[in-house]
Amino acid sequence: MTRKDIGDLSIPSEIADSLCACGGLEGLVDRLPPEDFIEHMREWYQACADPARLKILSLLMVQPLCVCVIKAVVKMADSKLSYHLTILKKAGMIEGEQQGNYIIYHITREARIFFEREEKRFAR
Amino acid sequence: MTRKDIGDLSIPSEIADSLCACGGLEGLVDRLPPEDFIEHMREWYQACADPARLKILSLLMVQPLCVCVIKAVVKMADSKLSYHLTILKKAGMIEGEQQGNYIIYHITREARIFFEREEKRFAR
DNA sequence: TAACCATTTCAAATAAATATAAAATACTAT
DNA sequence: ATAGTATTTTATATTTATTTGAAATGGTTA
Repeated sequence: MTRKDIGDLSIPSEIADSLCACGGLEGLVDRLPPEDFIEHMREWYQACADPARLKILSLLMVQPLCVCVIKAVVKMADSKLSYHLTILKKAGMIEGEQQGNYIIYHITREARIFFEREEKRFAR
Repeated sequence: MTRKDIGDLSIPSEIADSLCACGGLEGLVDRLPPEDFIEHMREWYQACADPARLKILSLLMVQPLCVCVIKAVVKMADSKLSYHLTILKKAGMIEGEQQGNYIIYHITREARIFFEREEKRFAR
């Protein structure tokens, strides 16, 4: 029989051995990122997890744009676009500045760095 | 009045000028990533956009683990865990191999590279 | 001030993701 | 075969995210 017990848990010895080497179950638990860390990541990826928002971001990678131009390109209702812009803003991926009647959005430094890498990664 | 018209669209001249420099509205449209590309990204980020899945991934960054060990650490019902594992598998972030009674999951190379970068990025 | 344009907000409807519990599958050992 | 353990699948309920259209806001121009 090829298993070991850790607490009341039976697991394959292959796993058990290396588990012990890194502190057992408790070692693993300790490695879990803290909740606020996890929540921060979750919000970021969630913001990326929508086709409309990915399109908006890819446009803002080119240059800052006002809402009406984004709208002309992605072709969606004002309120829908605004909803997605809000999500990207809350996630810290874009920022908007009012200029007269218009609001001009630009991608944040953090998001630009992220997507420069990601565009390469997915370009295969 | 500080705006230019592109088609039937009125936009701030600051935007309009640089827009023309990159091919106008059509230039922007052309830069939009193709749909399958977008869908691929969406699925990846969606897989990351859940606290349970982020925890599972962070455990698998340490070492390959069987389902029962993951379950012992993240403390969730079998079927729920299995649901999340399936999503990660479909997104190409983990793979599982049956070993006797157990299935041992490991993170894929692609996901490992991604999260090594991401852990650093969020660690601030 | 009034009229106007760009954008956002709100509430309600719809759609998608996740949770839950029961039943099914896959493998092992007896 | 039978029984046992680990894991997945399925159907349904619940929660969360997105869409929609109408109304509100902020700024501009007449």
